[in-house]
Amino acid sequence: MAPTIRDIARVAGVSVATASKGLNGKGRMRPETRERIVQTARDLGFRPNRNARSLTSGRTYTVGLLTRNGYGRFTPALLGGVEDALSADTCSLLLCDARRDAVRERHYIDALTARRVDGLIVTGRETDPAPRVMRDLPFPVVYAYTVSADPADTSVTVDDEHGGRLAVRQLTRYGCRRIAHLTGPPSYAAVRDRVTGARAALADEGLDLPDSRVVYGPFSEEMGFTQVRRLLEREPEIDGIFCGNDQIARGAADGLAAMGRRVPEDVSLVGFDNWTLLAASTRPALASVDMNLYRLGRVVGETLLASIDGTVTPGISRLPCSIAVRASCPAPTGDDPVWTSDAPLVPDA
Amino acid sequence: MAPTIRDIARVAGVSVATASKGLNGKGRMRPETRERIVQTARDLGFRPNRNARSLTSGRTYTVGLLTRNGYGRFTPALLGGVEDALSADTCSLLLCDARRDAVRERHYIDALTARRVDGLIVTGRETDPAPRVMRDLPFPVVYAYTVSADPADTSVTVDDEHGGRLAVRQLTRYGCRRIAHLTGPPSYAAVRDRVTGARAALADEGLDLPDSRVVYGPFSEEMGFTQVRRLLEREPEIDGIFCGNDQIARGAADGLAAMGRRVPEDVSLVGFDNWTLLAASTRPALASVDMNLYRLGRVVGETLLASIDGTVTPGISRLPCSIAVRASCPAPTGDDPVWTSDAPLVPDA
DNA sequence: ATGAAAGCGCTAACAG
DNA sequence: CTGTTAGCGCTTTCAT
Repeated sequence: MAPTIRDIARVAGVSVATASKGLNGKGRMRPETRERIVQTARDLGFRPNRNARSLTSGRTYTVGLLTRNGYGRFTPALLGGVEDALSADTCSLLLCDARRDAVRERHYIDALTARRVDGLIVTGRETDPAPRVMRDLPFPVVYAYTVSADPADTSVTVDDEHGGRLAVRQLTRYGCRRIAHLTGPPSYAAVRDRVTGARAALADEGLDLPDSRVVYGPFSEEMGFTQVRRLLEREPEIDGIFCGNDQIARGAADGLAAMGRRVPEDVSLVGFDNWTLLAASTRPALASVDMNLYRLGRVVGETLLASIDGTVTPGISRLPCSIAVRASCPAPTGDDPVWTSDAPLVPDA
Repeated sequence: MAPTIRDIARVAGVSVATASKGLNGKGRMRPETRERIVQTARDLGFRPNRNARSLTSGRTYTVGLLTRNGYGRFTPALLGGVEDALSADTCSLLLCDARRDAVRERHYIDALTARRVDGLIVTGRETDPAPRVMRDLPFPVVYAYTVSADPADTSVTVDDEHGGRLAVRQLTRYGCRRIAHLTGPPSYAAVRDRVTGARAALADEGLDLPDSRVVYGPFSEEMGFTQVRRLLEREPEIDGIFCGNDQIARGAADGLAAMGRRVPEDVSLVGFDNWTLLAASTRPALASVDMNLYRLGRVVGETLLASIDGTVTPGISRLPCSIAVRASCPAPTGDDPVWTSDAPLVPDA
């Protein structure tokens, strides 16, 4: 049986109240008394029961992380950031995966409520506005990556438009003038936002992205491989392709190689996600936009802590991307730093 | 303020004791009384405080999941299985990432102890015996994927030897007789075990795997790409390659294509990990050994629950692998089921 | 069938 | 400086 504060008090020869104060550095007492208490606790291997403590304090120093549709490739980085932010306040993370099931989600919300979590982070694979998790929850909620359809909620996500801009800027900086875009299904907000960003960056240069040069399809290598060929047969003058994710980019790179086109000399390539495992192994290695998910996680954690302290910031905030420059679209001078942006980096999964 | 059981009692016009019994379906009382209590609780949106409850019950229905070196590609599937197993007992998961830091690990262990978790799962990226997390913890511990160096502990991991056997059996079944092995650093127990399994399966067929046909290197595409060429230049008669993971296999597939060798007609290929995103996108798609991590997670969860109930099973248990058959080494008849083994499947990250 | 009382481990207000 | 007392939300004897 684990020792309780009563055991400490008894062994140290003080009252429970004094033991409590002694252990928490509160109140005033003779240094030797405090020392004796602390020493006794150490001797007995005393670990104060946080659940008992939270009964009086009202705070559990626990936050829930509810993922709506499984742990994806994005989860680890995000999780790392969240954990680091929360550890500043020694909060622990309670994990739940709703698996696209409203009943299960409801069940988890109840469980987290019963555990009296101090706050909740809701995450999902898409940036599209999603139904709010529940109204009138007894703790603050922050949406991460996914955003709540209710503008009164707090959401932190990626600025996909900025990401699209960065990708195109890298291509034009290298000298591309006739740029195309191979990307995922337009049903995704992220896909549409990246297109918007790409067009904006091209407009800055007096260029454009006609519909004929935007190809939507599944987010897969297969798509990149087959569509790059069709695209170049149709418009052979294309000299740069912005791909909606690294899988498409990889497929495109392989497709171009199969067609005998050189990357980046004939056609330059920029991907999205900076999924190192894939991007760095592509021949040539893929330049790719990075969503800085670790930093997103940190910001989400900090935002939640602020909300718990009463400082709520409703609305959607969108964090900028950065770009990892690699051989598929190198920096023009050849000696630019690989990373633009000072966002903290963490290795891939 | 969230309603307490006292509020329920007052509104329902009963004592707290009766309210408690009524809500928990315990004791005997008039059905109408119970109904009134339950209804009141519903009306007030009452959520019993589990922390308070665990004060008396001694159980928190919470288990810790400590990962020693970050969330990797293997984490999501494992996590899913653990969560499913634990949900049978409505346990929640408290997440901690020690990041290869002993101090941080110690810190998390303390935090979990203070939270009075019912049990702990320790996981890591390697199957090599690792130092036990701490002695005399006040709750049971199960090691998942990683195994404890102390045989008195409970560890559940993958049977890499079996995986190696499966891979080779698939190659020989397709007709390969001169088999090579491109794999990761021999410092990994998993790498050595797979070699052992491969040799055993070959011996069954009266074949062997001379040292000259085993190439160790980093677990990367680059390694597969370059080493497959060197290997075939040295031993052109090789007709099947077992690769230590899917990245190596993918590199090898690309390398073979670059050399003008057909897969699987000239050289067949089997990978390891069955990382669908990579394996299914390779041209041709990669046959690959699957470690059934979701199932590993389930077994780990069930084992922990059993330990919490007092049924401990010390030692290392190794779960068999299965194999996903794809075009790089198809089934001989062409119409075999893609999956051997009835292990539950979950989609990739 | 119901309720009063004690107690889980800890903190805090107030006395002494 | 230290101890007594009350109470956090809930469960559990044990009376009534």
